This record gives sequence, structure tokens and C-alpha cells, in this order.
Amino acid sequence: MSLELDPSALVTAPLLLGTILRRGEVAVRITEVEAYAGDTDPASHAYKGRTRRNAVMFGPPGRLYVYSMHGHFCANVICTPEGVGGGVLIRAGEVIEGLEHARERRPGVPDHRLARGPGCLTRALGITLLDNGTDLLSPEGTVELQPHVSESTIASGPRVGISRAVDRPWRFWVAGDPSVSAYRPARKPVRPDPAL
DNA sequence: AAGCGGATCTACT
DNA sequence: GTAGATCCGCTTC
Repeated sequence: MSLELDPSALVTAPLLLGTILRRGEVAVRITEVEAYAGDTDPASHAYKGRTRRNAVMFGPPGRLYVYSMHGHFCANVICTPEGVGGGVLIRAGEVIEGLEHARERRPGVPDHRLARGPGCLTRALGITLLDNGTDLLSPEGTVELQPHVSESTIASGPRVGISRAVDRPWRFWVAGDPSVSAYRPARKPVRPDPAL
């Protein structure tokens, strides 16, 4: 079974549900993702073009884009061709290997919440900016993305915490899974979607 | 050189 | 359910 990354983030996002993200001893079964396109998506880091921070989004597909915000890290799988921005934010997952390590990194947190939320997931896995740009499809990389059984009970809805293009249902999750994070609207007033 | 605003999380009521 | 902490990248002066 091979892992196919479609050049469209919108297509790839649901395909990543059920796949395995591994860093060292800890592995997570992905249960929640969000698609971020490039110059057509005002909510995407790639919308305004390439900068130092988002450079990996414009690099070759199959790499991990890590950025920091609010004192946390968030991880994205890049699937767009070289020169084109876009990727899939990994929002949540179920820790299926290395539970001891994940619990150590998130003391006092119940197991189903160890990787619930993008910042929690990177913490449980130990992902930091040092992993930015690593090749997910190579054993040489610090983080690996591995194929697994596909999920059949997929739900979708609006993305979490953004203030632009809020109406696009580009968030996908495994229906009913306890590791899926709660929906949250942006706290700031939203801006209109130019595509509508 | 400085200010602003998030693809967030946790604690507390 | 809400408020505060928090910190770095990007825009603007």
C-alpha cells in the first residue's frame, strides 16, 4: 500500500485521515485535518506569497511544514508541487505507539486528549521547528508519514480559529472519534471571502 | 524599531 | 463558556 499525495490540498486532506504520523518512539493515527490552499485561500499562510517562514509550503511535496504561534507548534503535510503553496494542517490524532513518551510530554492529560488539537499533537510527538522541512516519505527524515487503512466515516465542516474564508468546509475528521478537537470560531471579527 | 494579530491552550467560573 | 497567557512573523513607521 503506497501513500499518494494529490497536488490539491483539498483532495489530500481527507486521504490523510487514518494514516500514521511517526516521530521517534511515538506514532499517531491521524483523526482530524484541515486543507489550506495557496493563492486562492485567504486563510492560508501561502496566500500572500513566499516568505522565510512559509518557504517549505512552496517546496517539493511530501515535506513537513512546521510553524510556531501562541507559543505552540503546528504541523502541515505539504502536497502541492514545487513553486505552489498549500498543505494540510494535522489537527489531531490518536496516540497508538509510544504512549509512555507522549504521557511524559503532556503530564496529567487523559490519553484521548494527548494529541487533540494541533499544538497538543506536535507536543505529544515532540515535533519542533527543528523538524521543519523534513522529508515525510523518507526513512532519513525525523518525522515519517506512513500509509494505513483508510477511514470510512469521514465528516467535514468549517475550519477552526480562522477569521478569513470561514465558510469553506475544509476541515475533515473521523466521525465520532474522541481524539477530534472541539470546533471553535475565530475570536476576532471575520473578513469576507473574496471567492464568494 | 515597534506594534499587531493570529491555523492555540489551559484554567477557571 | 470565557478570559488570559504567550511569542514570533509580518507590516508599518
